[in-house]
Amino acid sequence: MADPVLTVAELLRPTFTQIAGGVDSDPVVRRSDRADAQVNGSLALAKVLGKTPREVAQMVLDAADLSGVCSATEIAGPGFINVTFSNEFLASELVAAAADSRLGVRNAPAKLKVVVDYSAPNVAKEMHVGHLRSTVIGDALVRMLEFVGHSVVRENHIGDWGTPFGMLIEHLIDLGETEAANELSVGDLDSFYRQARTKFDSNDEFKERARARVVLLQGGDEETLRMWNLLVGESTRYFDKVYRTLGVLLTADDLMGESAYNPLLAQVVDRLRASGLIEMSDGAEVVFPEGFLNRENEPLPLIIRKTDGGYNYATSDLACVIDRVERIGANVVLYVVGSPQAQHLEMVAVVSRKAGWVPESTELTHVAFGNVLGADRKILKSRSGEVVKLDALLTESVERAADAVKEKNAELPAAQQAEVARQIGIGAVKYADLSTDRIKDYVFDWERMLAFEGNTSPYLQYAHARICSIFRRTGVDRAAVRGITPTLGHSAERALTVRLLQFDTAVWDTLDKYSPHRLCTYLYDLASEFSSFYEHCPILRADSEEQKMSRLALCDFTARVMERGLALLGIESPEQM
RNA sequence: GCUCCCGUAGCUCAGAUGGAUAGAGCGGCGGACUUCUAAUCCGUAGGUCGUAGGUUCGAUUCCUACCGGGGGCGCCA
Repeated sequence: MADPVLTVAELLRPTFTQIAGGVDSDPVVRRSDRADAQVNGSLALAKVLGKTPREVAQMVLDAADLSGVCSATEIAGPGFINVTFSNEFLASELVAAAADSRLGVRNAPAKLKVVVDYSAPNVAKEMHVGHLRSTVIGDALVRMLEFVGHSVVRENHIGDWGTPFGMLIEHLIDLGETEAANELSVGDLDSFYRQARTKFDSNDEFKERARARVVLLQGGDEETLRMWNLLVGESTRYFDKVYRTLGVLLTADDLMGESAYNPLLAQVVDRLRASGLIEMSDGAEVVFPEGFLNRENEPLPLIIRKTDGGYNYATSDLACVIDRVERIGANVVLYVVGSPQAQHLEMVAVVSRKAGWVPESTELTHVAFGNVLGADRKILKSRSGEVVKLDALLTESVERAADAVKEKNAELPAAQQAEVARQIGIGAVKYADLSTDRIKDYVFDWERMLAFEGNTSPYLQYAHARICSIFRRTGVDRAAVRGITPTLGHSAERALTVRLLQFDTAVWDTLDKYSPHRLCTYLYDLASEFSSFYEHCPILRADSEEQKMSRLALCDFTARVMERGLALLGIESPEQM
């Protein structure tokens, strides 16, 4: 429990409960800009007790023992209690956190099996900024969930099945396998797909072949499956290249495409039928979950089996639920999928629960996100009006970062410049995506995301790099300052310490809502606090050796929190920039 | 038509389970570089929190209605 706000809340809860006559009563301790924290609970209690809030606040202060934690308390305004943490307490908490490999972040109360479904590009289609969001947000959540001790299963639900594969395979045949493989391996996925699509739309003979090919594919024809595998293989090799560039945890082992659920599809229908949930509607087998209506205000079905006997994405998503709950044993399933899928995923959740496949205690959550917009506030497009390819975007970001590095720090060796540019360029793209509330659309802007000021990853990375620079100059070993109890003489030292102790709260707040932007906001506040400290508190030329070591201890812990925090977001921390 | 999400400073965004004068960054204005990296810091101006009601001791936050923007609404995923 590194966060002093939580410590105060823990200390005061029994007091409030006692004053409330044994009814559990929240002291409502919050951060405050008038003190270190404010206790608001007296206001709510006052009415119940028939006393004024200030009287209740006084009762609390009389009954509670905050010595050792707070150096001052004061009743203010209508009945708030403002508390000031004691410097000794803050310093000792910091030492404790510095001795902790988890930097004060609490472990999860119970180790859960968490499935995170993210990225999900389509075979033979280009990865674009839409996949960027899913990939980056999902990856950050995976890292945080693992950090607090959960067992995480990554699943990349790639689109590797369905009717388009008829035309894609026929196009592969027309083109010749070698030529097709060449085209796909260089990442020219979209043009391959477009060519197939064009033929499909304009050529009846091709369309017929494509349809026949789908039947062969679904029937398990060996030669067809071989060609399908070729397509999937080339695409996933390309995806992997992008993942390596992006620096995410996803690997080939995490691939769980739609095709993987084929064997379960018939079972989905059977089990739903056995539960009596299946109804026939316009020739299709459907389930009507309660509360969903169509345009005509009639019940809206989830179609499990189409009129032609084929399955669709609802079927495979239901199969996913079965697989994740029954085979994997998931306690939590996170769908990091764009918000347009909200209703569909809700229907899948309702149906699978109604079918009794999902225990009450198992959480199914749609981690939804908005679009990436261009300057015109419309979905981001390239100059030529096409969707922006992800790998082109990453390349451009690294190039832009390289220009900046060259300008700012030309004396760095070229190889190191390139490495730092990569770390900054990739970090900037990720941070721009993670730092705003995921549910909203965000405006993509090169200038802003690569700026070295404001709420950007370069600014955070810079704070970290500065600390590394200080240690390089002093020659003091980082590990050597970890046991030092800092003296918090300057207000900037104190403010930095308070912020450092909130890392735990920041991580848990982030996980509570699956909102990485909360961790971003925290790290930005930390970087600002550090920059201010750096400006006002000389380290190498401190007044005394003791003060220097004290400040180095603050620097070390700041760098560790910054590096760890950025790592939880999937962002690297260069030591020089 | 039904339904979900969004609407905070000129711009881009934060505002935890409702709490005291609504916060940053950019841009504007004014300061600080023989310096531990100024890739920074300090100060200042700028908002009837979409509108109108309601609940509450207290509402940017909760409820209702409306306005504006976007998404979804049966065999594509």
